[in-house]
Amino acid sequence: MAQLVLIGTFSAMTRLSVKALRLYDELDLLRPAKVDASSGYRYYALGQAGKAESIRRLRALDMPIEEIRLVLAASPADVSGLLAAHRQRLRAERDRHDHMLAVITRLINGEERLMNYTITVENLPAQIVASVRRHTDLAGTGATVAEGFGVLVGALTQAGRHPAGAPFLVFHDVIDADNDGDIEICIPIGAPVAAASPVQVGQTAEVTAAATTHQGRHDEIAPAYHALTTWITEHGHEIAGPPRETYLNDPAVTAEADLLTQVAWPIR
Amino acid sequence: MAQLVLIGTFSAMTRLSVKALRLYDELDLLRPAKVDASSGYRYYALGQAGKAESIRRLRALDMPIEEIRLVLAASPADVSGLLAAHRQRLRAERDRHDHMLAVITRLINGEERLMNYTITVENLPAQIVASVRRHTDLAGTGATVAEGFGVLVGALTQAGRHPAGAPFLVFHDVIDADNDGDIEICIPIGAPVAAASPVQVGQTAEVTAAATTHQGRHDEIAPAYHALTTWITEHGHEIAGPPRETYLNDPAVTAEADLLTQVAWPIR
DNA sequence: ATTGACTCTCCCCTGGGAGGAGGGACGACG
DNA sequence: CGTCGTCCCTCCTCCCAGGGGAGAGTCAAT
Repeated sequence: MAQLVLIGTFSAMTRLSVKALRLYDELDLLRPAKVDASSGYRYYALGQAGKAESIRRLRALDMPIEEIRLVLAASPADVSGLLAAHRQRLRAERDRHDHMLAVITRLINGEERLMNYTITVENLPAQIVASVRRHTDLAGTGATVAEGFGVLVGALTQAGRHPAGAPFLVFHDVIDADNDGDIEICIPIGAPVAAASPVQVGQTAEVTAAATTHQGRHDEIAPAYHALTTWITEHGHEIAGPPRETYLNDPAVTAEADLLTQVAWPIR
Repeated sequence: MAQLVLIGTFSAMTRLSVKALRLYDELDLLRPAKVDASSGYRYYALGQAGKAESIRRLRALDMPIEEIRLVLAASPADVSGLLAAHRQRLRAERDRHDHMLAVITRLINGEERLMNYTITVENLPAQIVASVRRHTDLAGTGATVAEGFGVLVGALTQAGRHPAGAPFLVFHDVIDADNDGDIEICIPIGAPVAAASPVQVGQTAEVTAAATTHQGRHDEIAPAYHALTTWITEHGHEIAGPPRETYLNDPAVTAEADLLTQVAWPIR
């Protein structure tokens, strides 16, 4: 008959903790060869060490216990399929860590900032702009803006003119999940040209504004607005007009994480 | 006064779940600007969105809440140190996943096996061997074997002879954590040479043995022995002598995971 | 008989929430 | 003023693979 050993000895042999062995017993993953009915002592057969070793190695690969159960019960041909499925998860986890490492390294190097909406008071000069005005809801903003810029760029091209500064949006209404409203899509031009509907040409007034720059995806810009409104009320200013967003780099050629958007809110 | 919003609105703004926001309140990581005393409703100020955003981004980097608390309280100069410490952990996790991926890939490719101690009956031929005998305990086995091989190789070199087969150990006693005992370190040689104490020269008898091959680090070899003894008793054989381990490749030039050790136990 | 080393079961704890039960609060509508 | 739907509250359990420890029983040696 195969030799029987107590749980402590079996634990030393297999390098599975006593706690783990008791858990595997309870979960029916590795039952002792014999359990004394009166004392409850678990007795393991030496021949079970091989299975225990397999369990230990699969756990070292972070394989869940339920899957280890399948692997141990599967035919050798099916095992590699199960292992391949687990490998997919391990790959996903490693890739996730690679991505997190890239992000945290950018944070450490100061290429990306964590929270600092540094708020400055800017003097926005008068500008001559070509613009179109659109009505949109929050979800449609991206498409609307893209369409509007297309119209503007087409008109400027036809007029043989080039932008004289970074394009910007003016938010005439508050647009959020519940409210739609008007936005004005603007491109500065150096000198006036004739308006050609729907493109309008006008001159913005010189204004003083509280401004901050948001780095990253545009749909994460909300905190920048909240920082601005908080700053404005805390510093005793008053809002003097609709806010504008200026696109400091080109979304078409810039990685999402590197996008820079200045948010400026006219104050008094 | 800053505008106040309910938890659901703040959740939508910050993309932190309501559950998470309530947890952060309880943990004193992000308290609402105001809590209604009678209803218990949480009211958040819009200006808190920036801090919430920071928390969300740090959690996306798997940073523990307690460390996020430190980061938010730290001066900008100290933040990068905290981030660097976390980066170290992320690196360690990624490296661990890389290692697990390497192991599971070897398993899938069949370069390493999970459990299969295939047990065969081998006929071990008579061999002329040079050997030294040593007494050791379990912990000292590695050093003792290395020393013994050194002595043997030195003697063979001096005699102008080369090994005629893979070196092996004979375990004359059971050596485990509680018992020390005798081992014999052997190198086959093609033809007899004069013994020169402590090196002995002799001829092993031809024997039939149950054998299996263990792949991997030597300190994980225990299951191979257990598999052998189980097989021997289950197949009605009897042990007919001390077991031997034959080193099928050279530990000096082989990666630990690729080491091959044949364990053979004479049977009747 | 006593000691000391094991072993048993049972319970609580981990981290960061998710899911849900049961009940109060709020605003819009009729 | 009642009602409905939606939101919010607290409190409970669950996840995963065990770790830590309390209190009591068991085994072998002295």
